[in-house]
Amino acid sequence: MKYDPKKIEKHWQKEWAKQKLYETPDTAKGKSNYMLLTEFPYPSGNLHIGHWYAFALPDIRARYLRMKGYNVLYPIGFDAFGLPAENAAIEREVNPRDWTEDNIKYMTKQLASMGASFDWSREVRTIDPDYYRWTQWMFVKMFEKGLAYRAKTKVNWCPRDKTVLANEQAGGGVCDRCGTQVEQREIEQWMFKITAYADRLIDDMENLDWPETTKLAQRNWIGRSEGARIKFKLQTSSRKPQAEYVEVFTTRADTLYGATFVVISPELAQQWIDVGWKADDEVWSYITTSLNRTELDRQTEGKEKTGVFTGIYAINPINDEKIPVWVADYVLGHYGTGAIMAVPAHDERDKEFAKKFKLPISKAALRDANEVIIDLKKKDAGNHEKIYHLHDWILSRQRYWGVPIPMIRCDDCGYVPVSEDDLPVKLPKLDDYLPADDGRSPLAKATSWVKATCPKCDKPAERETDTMDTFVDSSWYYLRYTDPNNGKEFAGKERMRLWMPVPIYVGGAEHNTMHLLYSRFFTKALYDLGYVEFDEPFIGRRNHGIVLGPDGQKMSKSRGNVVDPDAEVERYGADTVRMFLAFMAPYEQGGPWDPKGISGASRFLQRVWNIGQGDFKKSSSATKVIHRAVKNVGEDIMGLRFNTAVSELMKALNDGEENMSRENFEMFLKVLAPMAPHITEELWHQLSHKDSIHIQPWPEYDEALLVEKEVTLPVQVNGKVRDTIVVPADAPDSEIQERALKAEGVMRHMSEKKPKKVIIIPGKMVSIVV
RNA sequence: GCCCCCGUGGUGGAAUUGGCAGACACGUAUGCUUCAGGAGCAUAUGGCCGCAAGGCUGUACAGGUUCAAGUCCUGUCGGGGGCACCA
Repeated sequence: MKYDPKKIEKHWQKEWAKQKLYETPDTAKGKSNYMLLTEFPYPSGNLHIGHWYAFALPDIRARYLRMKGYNVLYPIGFDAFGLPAENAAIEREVNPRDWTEDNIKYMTKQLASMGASFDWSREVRTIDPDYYRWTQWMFVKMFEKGLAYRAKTKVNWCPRDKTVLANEQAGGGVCDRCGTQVEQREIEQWMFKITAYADRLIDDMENLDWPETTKLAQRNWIGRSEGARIKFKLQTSSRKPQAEYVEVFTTRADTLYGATFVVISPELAQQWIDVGWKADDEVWSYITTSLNRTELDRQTEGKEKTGVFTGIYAINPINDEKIPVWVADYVLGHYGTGAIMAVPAHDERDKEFAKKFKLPISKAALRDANEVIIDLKKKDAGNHEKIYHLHDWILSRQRYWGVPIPMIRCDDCGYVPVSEDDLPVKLPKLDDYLPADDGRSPLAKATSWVKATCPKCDKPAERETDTMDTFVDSSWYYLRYTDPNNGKEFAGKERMRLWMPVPIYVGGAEHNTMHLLYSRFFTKALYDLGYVEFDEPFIGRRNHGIVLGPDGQKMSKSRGNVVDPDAEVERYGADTVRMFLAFMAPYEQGGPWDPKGISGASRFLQRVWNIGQGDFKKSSSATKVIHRAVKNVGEDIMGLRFNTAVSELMKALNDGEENMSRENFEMFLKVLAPMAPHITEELWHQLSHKDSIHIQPWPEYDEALLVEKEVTLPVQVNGKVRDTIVVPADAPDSEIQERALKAEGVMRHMSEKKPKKVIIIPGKMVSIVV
């Protein structure tokens, strides 16, 4: 028979589906339960080679674990709400729902072509009302606990997508969906109080098996600083604000003696004006212009500092020195107290400012920070404090394609949550779902939907028309996988006990700060509310790399370097594509797709097929190399070292091909099965087996076979290898030394000299110093 | 500016964590095979010297520690990433 991947792959995919081979029972079966999680795709419309990298490779590990006796859940779903879908739909003039659902259908078909062992019976879609009912329910629970609240804030507004963006989604001042420069707007928004969890989000990472880079990214993002809050008394003057003190935050309380002036942010100055400060015209105009500038302006307009003296003086509590108070926009309103003590001797920015405005730069006499804080405490002028870069999570979006926020606004009662029985608040079907420029969600146009009665007082009221950020949807989907059809709870506790927390979560490094942080926050909030029994969702995390185009650049249509997985499957078969993706680079690194390189994987599988078609040998000389493969391939798969796992298989084939017994070959097939599930299943059945190779136990290797009876030891003379000797593995040092000194290459280089020292590292090498 | 990671053949990458650098593969060369090949097989393949045996050299660069360094330490250069007027 000829190897025809197209035929056998389709055949087995159908057969596995028919047998429900990968449907995972919710029982404690086998060694233990194990959910291998990968980020669920967004239904963009076409399976990308990146999807293969993200799903087909972890599938190798899922299959391996199953063969090792674990009850493995490898779930899949679609993160189907969101701006990209909506934008694409608008572009094509179709309804986002139709566009999304069509894409899901198509991608589901494509996903099947990978031969991945997903349990499709647990598919989760965030756009399904049975799913987002619980997204809404969680919002309500968090609202009730004060973890979701409404506040007016300066927000990132994308003028193109016409919606608010979280800080995380407006990195560098551009919308991460469409690349447009964001503007600052003051809007009342729904927020999640993620800052209340800042300390736990940092401290609880300690015991997680996550990449250090990810932990670091989260730590940086949360940005905890420990320091002191210090009160400077404002000196009496006719124009002083109502405030008696200005409070500053510093991480350098030890430099307090060197403070030569205080700088407040324009935002704080504004507040002072609000409480009756009569600033003069120059100050007034500085504040107004600064506040009208966007955050982006303030940050990108070079390092040239601007500012103006307020006319007010403050008293340094440590030495009663009288120092001037300035306003300057290099001090940020939203960080710390919105005011700083300037120590030009120790801070570059303060020095720059002092130089420009000819303020004194005294040499600071340093004192122990703790002592300073103790002193301040005595005077009631300051204490120890921690602050964070992290902001609360703005979750409202003025867009159509998302989960409606389940709140009702009543003129008398304010915002009241929709009662639990009335969930889900279904997203109404709208013909006109285009975003509006007035900052109101398209849902505002669904007038009959908007009308509601207040759950508290029964008076006519209005629904909230904003929808939720998609990151809310994806912050708890892993919980739903454990119990996807539960109509009474988001997931039953028993079910979660079986599968949670997730032992390993594989995904892209781009989620280091957002998705992973949000999911941890959700889990912790649910834990505090008593709905889950663990406060970290993902014990292990691994990032995978990115497959680049053959030119080494990120794949993109405009560059024309996109590798189409369907075309590769058509030409080589899914098994070959899987093998090559596994082989081409370390998984956590990724790299360029080499169109020629894939032929290596193709040749390998062809050779495997050929052995299956021939006669087996009686010889057992391949046994040793196969056993070595069993050991090494298993270990490599566990460590996600797929590239070296493939090379182990290739080595085993190279060494054992000529002398393969039937027994050896079957063992080899089992070890290859997780990577190339179709060809191995076909060959397995050609060997007259009736059940699937994928439910066979992973072979045991014989440790004794792997121990070499003889070892080849390199012998160094003065640090250079001059010869090798072959000795029994258990030879005593004396024998090794004797043999080493007699080796031809060694004698030649010792030229009659006596050895000064002979170092023998058992099983490794011999080193002779002359 | 601060923090983190990485520099190994023509290419992707191995290297049991301090113990024979270049496994495995791509590519290339030569030969065989085939009507043909974007096919298959065999051999070779870091560089330099040599017919060969063998020798020298070699993991960005310069030092250092060690019997032994791709691996550890110091400095330099180059590349990538994160945070960024964050007090």
